[in-house]
Amino acid sequence: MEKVSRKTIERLIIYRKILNQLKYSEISNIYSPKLGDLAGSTAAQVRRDLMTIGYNGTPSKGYDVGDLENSIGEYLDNPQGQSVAIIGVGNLGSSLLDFCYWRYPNLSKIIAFDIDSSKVGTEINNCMVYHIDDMKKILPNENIEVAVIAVPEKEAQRTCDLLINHGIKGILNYTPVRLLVPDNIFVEELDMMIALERVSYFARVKKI
Amino acid sequence: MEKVSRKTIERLIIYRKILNQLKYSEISNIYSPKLGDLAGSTAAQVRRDLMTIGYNGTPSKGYDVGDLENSIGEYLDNPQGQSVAIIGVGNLGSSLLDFCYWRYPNLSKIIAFDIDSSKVGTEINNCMVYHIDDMKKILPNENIEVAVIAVPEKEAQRTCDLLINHGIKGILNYTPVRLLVPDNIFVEELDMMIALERVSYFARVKKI
DNA sequence: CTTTGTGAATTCGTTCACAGCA
DNA sequence: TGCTGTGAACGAATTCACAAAG
Repeated sequence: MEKVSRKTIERLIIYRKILNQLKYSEISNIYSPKLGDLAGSTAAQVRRDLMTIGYNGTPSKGYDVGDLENSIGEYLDNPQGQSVAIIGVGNLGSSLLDFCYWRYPNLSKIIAFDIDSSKVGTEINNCMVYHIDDMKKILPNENIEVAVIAVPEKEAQRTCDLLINHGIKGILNYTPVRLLVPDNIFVEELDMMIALERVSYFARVKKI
Repeated sequence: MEKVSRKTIERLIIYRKILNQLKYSEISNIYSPKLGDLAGSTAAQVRRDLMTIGYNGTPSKGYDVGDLENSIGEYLDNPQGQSVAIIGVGNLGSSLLDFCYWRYPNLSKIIAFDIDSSKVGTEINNCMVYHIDDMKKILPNENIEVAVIAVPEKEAQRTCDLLINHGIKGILNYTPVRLLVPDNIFVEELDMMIALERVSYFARVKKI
């Protein structure tokens, strides 16, 4: 991969989702000002982003919804698909599983893990729940390189270390713990209370 | 408020949390390289950020943990405190309530709303659960200007409109719906599946 | 006309590098 | 020494503005 900025990638993911929704609304083409608007961005930004992945529209028709969705997919997605492990099926893990009915083209398979024997062996929204001790076997078998940590705070770092031992390369961390990882591992921190503090500030100080 | 960038504010929130944890570890002072490290940032960035809020350390002692925590608080927090409403006590809303036992200095009071009569009237982690129809009374009464939307997708926009009618200024949106709001309202989108897609990409393409 | 694609200009954010200090 | 505070340099990201196209 060459020289596409992180910000651009993040926006492409959003564009794709919007295009996917537009497709189901039978909308076949869209102009940059409208797409920018829907994505919380600007027309110029949209055109710039699409330029970096080499996608071309036309002045008369703008961008073809389905075609652009596919092109972004080709750019972003692992052609082999990407399975994901969700560690911890408490409230948080369960709510994530609730969203999985949405068809996300890239996320081919989602597998859950927990230690609670009343959950292990059950199926939630088509996702099997396995015991954490089975990660060792299942993660490499299914070629899973992405995991969500939704375990209690105290288990966070230990779970993280375990995941990395079993070949995980990217982690979505919902616990309030800042994980220590080697720097070839990608971690996205999603501390819910920190997010609340952000909103609390910006709600008050409207000038961003 | 003058000229502090959004990025700086976001980092200050993280610094504060780290300082709070250090305080409980009986650590009384810290240098910028260490704080930068813990916050996933750099020494220069930390010094620059603290400069913008006018906080001063000393070359010999670095920054005083407790004092800096307080100064960041004075800068970020609403002196009147900030109450928060959580709309929807399903899996997602419940997991948020699970995190509330953490003492966050700014978030003085958290109130939950749902339509499920089996939940209304109960108390979860010290948060009362009210019926959504009571928002009209309670939101202005408690001076709540920040809300979390954790309702089913189909209710998201309607809930959002309702909140804005009742004086909400900032919204944390966990649903996959992109909310339409007037531009004096601050919205933070926290679509979990989008977050997963990001990690999925960056886990594979390590070069950020 | 209104749109795209894009070089150029601009704004924004980060890092450098060093004087001054304990 | 090893730190802080900060002007200056740098680099990244966004926006401008316009030629080309239907």
